[in-house]
Amino acid sequence: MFIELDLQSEVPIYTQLVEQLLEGMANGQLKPGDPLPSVRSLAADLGINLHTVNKAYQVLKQDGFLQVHRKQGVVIQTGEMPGITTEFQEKLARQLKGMAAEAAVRGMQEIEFADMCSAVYRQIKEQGADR
Amino acid sequence: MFIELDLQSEVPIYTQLVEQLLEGMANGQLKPGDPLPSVRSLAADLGINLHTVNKAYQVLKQDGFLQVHRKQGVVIQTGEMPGITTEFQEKLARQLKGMAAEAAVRGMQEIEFADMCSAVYRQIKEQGADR
Amino acid sequence: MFIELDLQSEVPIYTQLVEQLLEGMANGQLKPGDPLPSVRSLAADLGINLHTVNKAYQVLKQDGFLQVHRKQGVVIQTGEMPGITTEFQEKLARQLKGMAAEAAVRGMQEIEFADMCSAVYRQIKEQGADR
Amino acid sequence: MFIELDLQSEVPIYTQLVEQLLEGMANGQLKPGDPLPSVRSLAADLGINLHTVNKAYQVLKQDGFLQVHRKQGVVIQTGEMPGITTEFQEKLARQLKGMAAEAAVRGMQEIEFADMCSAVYRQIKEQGADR
DNA sequence: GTGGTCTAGACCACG
DNA sequence: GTGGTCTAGACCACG
Repeated sequence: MFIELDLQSEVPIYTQLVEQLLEGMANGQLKPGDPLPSVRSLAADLGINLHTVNKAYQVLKQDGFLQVHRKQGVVIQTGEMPGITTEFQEKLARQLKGMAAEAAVRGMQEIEFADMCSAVYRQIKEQGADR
Repeated sequence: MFIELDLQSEVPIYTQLVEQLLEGMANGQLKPGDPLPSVRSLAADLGINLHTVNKAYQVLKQDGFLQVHRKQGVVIQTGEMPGITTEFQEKLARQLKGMAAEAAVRGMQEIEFADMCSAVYRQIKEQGADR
Repeated sequence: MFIELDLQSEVPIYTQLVEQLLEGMANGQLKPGDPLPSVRSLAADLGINLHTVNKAYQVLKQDGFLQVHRKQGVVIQTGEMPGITTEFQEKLARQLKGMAAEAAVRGMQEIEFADMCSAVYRQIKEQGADR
Repeated sequence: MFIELDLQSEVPIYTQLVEQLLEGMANGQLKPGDPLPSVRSLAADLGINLHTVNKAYQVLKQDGFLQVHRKQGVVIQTGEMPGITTEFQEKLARQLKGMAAEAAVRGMQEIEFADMCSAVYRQIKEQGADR
């Protein structure tokens, strides 16, 4: 699985990592039980700080996407994956709001906005189809 | 126009302000040429520092949503509003990506995701319909 | 003589006025002894504050481009026009510096920069030729 | 690299900083990828507030001359430097206009004006030649 | 340690 | 009165 970080981005590196791991889970490259590299090795591979990788793992573990096995190390959640909680929907709505507002002001119609959202979703799902 | 800030939020105050002003423009409560309160008075109203208001205004000015008129102070852009630039589309796609990925992993289907995006968009537009 | 002000510009209105009056003198639309409108009437014409017009006139008078006659009001300098003083050259060099630096960083060659300067100069002179 | 500020000047300190950093880039003292001092250390060195330094950096970042790297701090743009955009040409023409007008009124000929522009440009470039 | 954000307070040019 | 600039000081997320 490719992980690409933009060190110039204003998005924190650990957030970029979280998002890309979620994308991997979304498109099937990462399946329940799949092991993730150790904090140390991933940090070395990506050329970033240990703490940064650790923080990303912690965030994902906190939300229930990862679990830490004594022996196998960090693996993708084998039990029940987190579902569409109210909390998540609220977070989603909150984040979408700002984007929808700017889109609307810029003249993007509702259907265009929805299409773009669909397209982005589909793209993520399909990234893994050919691998 | 109501502006509601969450001072405890991890979202910077000036960003919240930017978003709410954009919502106002999206739903018609703020129209081209409409004057905005001075940084001082808005800051006083909201109970925040004038620099924070100023930063929000600067961001919106920078992107072309506001203009600073030497006689009328800060007003909503009277000329051409910023359109759907490539730059904007890229920013939108980038931001949607992380959200779409988490939504997918949590089991939200493409259509549900798109519907949610539509709903948020519509809600913003309709907020202003009855005023 | 046309005077066009940009109230959205970050350049102070009085400065814009000063510059346009200087352009008028440069291209011959305003000749030594020519009367300028009274502060009051010019302010009314341009829809700006009395103080603003007054400040522009003061600046030009201060530098010797205008003189104030008891009877005829404000007129273009009939005596010796200010020349190329060391002070002026220093001001010019100081202002050119920032522009030349940015031009150079953006890849504009010396000759292109000089050509652009020439072109602007010529354009000012020629504006008045056909009137 | 020497940075000299005139705290008495009517030119804002952050503008002076911007111009001198651009000069450094123009004459080769600052090359792509070169790190800049942190806002704190430069502010301390120059005896000014860190916000003032920050503003200068923000302006240069906004225009694409600097980038903020999450690991290496602020560095000179490593990608493509901003080119001679229409926007820049317009800004340049606008600023030159006022200076050319006054120069013309003071009796400076077109060629003298262009020579002066050339000289200033050359001087900036050559400042770095011997280092 | 670094940039980003926020506050409080001040002065000034402009109009 | 208004925005622009500047200072001093503080906290925080990030790495």
